[in-house]
Amino acid sequence: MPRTPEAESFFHAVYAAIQEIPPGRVTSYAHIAKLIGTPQRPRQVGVCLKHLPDDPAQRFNSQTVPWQRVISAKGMISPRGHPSGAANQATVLRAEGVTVSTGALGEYLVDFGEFGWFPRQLPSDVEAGVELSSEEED
DNA sequence: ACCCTGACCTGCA
DNA sequence: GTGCAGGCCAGGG
Repeated sequence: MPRTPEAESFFHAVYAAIQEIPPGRVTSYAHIAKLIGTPQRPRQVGVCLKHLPDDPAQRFNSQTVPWQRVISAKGMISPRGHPSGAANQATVLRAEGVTVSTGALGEYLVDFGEFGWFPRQLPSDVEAGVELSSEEED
């Protein structure tokens, strides 16, 4: 539970953005951060997910926010110090059609090329000179 | 291609 | 009031 109004609105924005990720797709912490206009704090996105309540009475909870669709920019499911958590996340993702492969060390990996959700070209990407791939253009 | 590092900002002890 | 640690990322060896 956020204690300051700023933190509260930040949490709200993060959860709302995550709710826009379509089923069967995944994106990164950094992308969520960019979407809500704070590209310099992907770590805080992780903090929000860590504090996502299970209580159904809360507006945002683990039932209404698809927390499983947020992974690291490397395409890896964050162990977050608790390996079984990643395993659980992999199971939930597979249940909605995402192919999750396992690395040699038991890491869980998702191919962004196939399941990544990057809906629009962000201002920061334009500034950095990033171009849309030809197959993404309408 | 890999590992290591600095930076980022908050939450918690 | 301070310090440390964290569900990360991008860049440099």
